[in-house]
Amino acid sequence: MADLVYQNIIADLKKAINAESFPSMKLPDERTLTEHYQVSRSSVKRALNVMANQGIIFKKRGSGTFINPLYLKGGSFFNYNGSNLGVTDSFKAGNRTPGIKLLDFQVIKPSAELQRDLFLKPDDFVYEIKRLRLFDDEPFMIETGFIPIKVMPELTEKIVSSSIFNYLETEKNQEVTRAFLSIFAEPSTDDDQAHLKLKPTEPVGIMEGIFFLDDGTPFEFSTMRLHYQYMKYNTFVTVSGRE
Amino acid sequence: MADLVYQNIIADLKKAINAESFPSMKLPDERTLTEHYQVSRSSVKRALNVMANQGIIFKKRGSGTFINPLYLKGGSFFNYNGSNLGVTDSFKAGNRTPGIKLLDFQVIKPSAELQRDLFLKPDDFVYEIKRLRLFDDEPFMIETGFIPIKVMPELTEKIVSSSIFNYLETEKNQEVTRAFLSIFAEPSTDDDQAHLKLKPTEPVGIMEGIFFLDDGTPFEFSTMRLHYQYMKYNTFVTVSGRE
DNA sequence: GAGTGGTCTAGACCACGAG
DNA sequence: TCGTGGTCTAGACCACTCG
Repeated sequence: MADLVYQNIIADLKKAINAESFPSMKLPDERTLTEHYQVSRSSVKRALNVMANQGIIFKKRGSGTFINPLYLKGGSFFNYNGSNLGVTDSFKAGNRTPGIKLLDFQVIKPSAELQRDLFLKPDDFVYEIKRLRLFDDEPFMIETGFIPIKVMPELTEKIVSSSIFNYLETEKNQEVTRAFLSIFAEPSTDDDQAHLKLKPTEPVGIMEGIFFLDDGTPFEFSTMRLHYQYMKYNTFVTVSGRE
Repeated sequence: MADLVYQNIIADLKKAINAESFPSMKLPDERTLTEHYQVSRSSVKRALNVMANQGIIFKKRGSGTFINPLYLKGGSFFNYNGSNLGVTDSFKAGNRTPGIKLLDFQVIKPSAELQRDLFLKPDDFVYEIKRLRLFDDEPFMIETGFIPIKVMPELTEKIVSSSIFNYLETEKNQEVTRAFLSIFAEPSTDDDQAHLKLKPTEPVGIMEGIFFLDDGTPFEFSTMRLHYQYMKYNTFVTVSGRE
């Protein structure tokens, strides 16, 4: 594990919370934690802020810091572990092994819309990559991605036939760490029904967005059309305005 | 606005970014900003952290801090302003005025699942509130909410016929600031089709989750079934592990 | 090596909640 | 009034990137 002070505090507090070491559902106050861990109060606050943003605890000025009862008890529909971006990571439902079937792979001239979204110059070209994603030979998602040639000139059919994000990490030491995502639903098209084995009354869930590299370069615009039973997006939301 | 140092820095930097005062897409380094605003570096870092979490900027150790080109240019599908929780707030599409039609309002014994989710004791009862939400007399959502009697003993049909969140804020000075949300889609039921004027092939988008008060009390479990054309959930995602 | 963001400290003072 | 979390400061040292 990392050797960062605030990360260690988080790990320790999580362990204590899971061990139900705080029967009153109240954590020690920040100054006591400062004393206990022999660190500065800033580090304690940093750790607590991260945990509050993850929904593990609630802080209440004047009263103290309290454990989210649902984190401890485990809500019915909830198993939120923070966010994952890679598809291969996100949908690890069960022991099923993920597969990829390449449907289309070509170079095209991007639409004006795509040029805006990927921050392209007028004469930049992009790859179009259409892939079917499977679990144990069962298709669950049609993914269409657009990647500028200039950010990945070496892309080949071989790379595209497995996880591009993995390739980035292992071969180029770059990571996709952020994304704008838009989530919605639509009736299934004939194409959806054929690939995902859907009835005409069954819809697709759609996750669409722009993925960024560490340095902020827009890396890919992707549209994911999912069999509706496979799309479940869990999140913890905080109203804006707060840090 | 608030008189907080870091909030002022955020406001000022946003203004400067929108005015395209940084043609290189690079912000001044933190020490320069510290000097310019005559504040501590911690405050500058705090402001920049918030903006990075909102997807406005990217920070790169050893290189500098850069503006997200899409924040400036405006992506095609994107108009992300942070998160909103209240339904009346979230769906302010256009100038259409929101309406509420009460479908059902009663007190019931919660299921075991609901007891877990709202952290209830075995003999606690809950309100069940089923409402149709409209824009200019056009229904777009069926909302079923469960609120423990003990957190809102004074609930009446009158309150329930308009925004409960507004009532909380104005009358009880409490705010719903956080929620666990789960987002998915399903084929529409006969009931959905009747209320939302959907064809049998058209689906509903579903947003379901637990809403919390400031102090961490689970306040409501709500299931929102939306006309699919009205559900569009925009978000900025960061991989977990980072602060 | 110079410049940049990341982590951490030690301490001051403020704002809110409860008794 | 007192205990709690919130904001802010001033400065040290580390880790990464790039010329």
